[in-house]
Amino acid sequence: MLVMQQWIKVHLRKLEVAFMRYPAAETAEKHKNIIREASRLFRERGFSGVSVAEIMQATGLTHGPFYNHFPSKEDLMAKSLEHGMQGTLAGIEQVGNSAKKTAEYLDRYLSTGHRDAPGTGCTMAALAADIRQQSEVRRTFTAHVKAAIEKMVSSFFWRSKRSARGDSIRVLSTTVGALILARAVDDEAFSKEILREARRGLA
Amino acid sequence: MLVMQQWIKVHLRKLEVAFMRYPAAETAEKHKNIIREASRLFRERGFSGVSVAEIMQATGLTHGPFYNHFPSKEDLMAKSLEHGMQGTLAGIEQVGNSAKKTAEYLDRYLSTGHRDAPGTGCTMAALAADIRQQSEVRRTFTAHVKAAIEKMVSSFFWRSKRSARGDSIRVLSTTVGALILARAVDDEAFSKEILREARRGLA
DNA sequence: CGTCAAATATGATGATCATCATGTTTCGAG
DNA sequence: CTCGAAACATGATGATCATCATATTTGACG
Repeated sequence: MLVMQQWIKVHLRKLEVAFMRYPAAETAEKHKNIIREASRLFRERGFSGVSVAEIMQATGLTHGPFYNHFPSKEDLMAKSLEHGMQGTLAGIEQVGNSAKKTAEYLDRYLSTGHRDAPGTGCTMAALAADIRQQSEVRRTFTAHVKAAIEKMVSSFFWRSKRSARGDSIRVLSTTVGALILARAVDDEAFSKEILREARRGLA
Repeated sequence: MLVMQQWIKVHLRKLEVAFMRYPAAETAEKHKNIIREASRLFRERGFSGVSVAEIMQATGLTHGPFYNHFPSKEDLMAKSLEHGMQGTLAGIEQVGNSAKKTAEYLDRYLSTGHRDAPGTGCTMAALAADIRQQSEVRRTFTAHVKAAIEKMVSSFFWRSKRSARGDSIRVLSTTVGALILARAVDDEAFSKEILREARRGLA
């Protein structure tokens, strides 16, 4: 019995902790940094606009160790989406049913500041159009859009509870669409007009 | 004087008609086909998702003559946007202030048919997020989004003329955002829900 | 304190791609 | 009917990129 326990213990350690002779804490930190930088760069320039080597360089490493951290670029894309959406979901949660905070959230979302900082902004607006084929990336994205809608339903201020889900979908569609258009457009006044008018149509 | 006129005539012919020893009509037709196929493929897979060679092959040519028709891929991107937007603008124009036709237009825009046929659908929804850097592409896109808004103001049915421009911007933001999200998402029921709820929020 | 697997760096490799080079075909103008 | 420039095809070229190969470094464990 003791022998059995010992055997299990050893093999679990192998599977879970996965022995890291470099300082485990620092390695985990680097791993997170890669995801963080990837998430920022992908949001700024799209999945195909950023190379693996560039992401690694942004975290202070060379391209070599990438495949010690992730099995493929696509896997990193999924993990980056995950990371970016965590921020968005946390932001929605903080609204906490307050009418004032809901209005402030929408003001911020449709601000020129958000428009000009896609790297730290909404992942859905930045990358929704980059999701094209069937893949882990698409599954991850879908799950998080659903989660965002559900969190909006429960955390935003809504006049009627009955229509909150439909309203959430409409607010998300409008804000994502307006932000994408405002970013695409080359005319500052027109871009601001899009943000302003979209904002005016919301609660 | 006669000499002068002759000189001008010859040079104008060089500049405008640009001498084509292959049948001029057929060459012009091929030129248009390249733009048509590019417009379709770009909308389906994004600018970076389609190669010049693939576009040429789709029109029944090899990659060679591409640079007899266009100076660069980026130039073709701009011309493709132009082409795609012509269709969108023509569609908006046909609405002609009728409430019924406005509703039908929105039904069609937010249909699963449109969602599943990006290659022949709205250029803004398909490519807005692909417009990133400063370029001819971005200028072209901006001009056509402005034109779309203006045509919506004058051709859609609006309750109040005073708010028509703001309403147009809101409708465009909502429909573009909903279509992008409905396309990105991996769950048919959820995707349909996005289209349905976005539609419900519009006139 | 020596061992060894994971982490790192440098440097391939093979694919894809935009663009260019070169030779061939076409047909209206002279 | 010949000539030549534009349109075409085939086939470089050089860049970029994801991924792999190899050798070196690291430090927790025995």
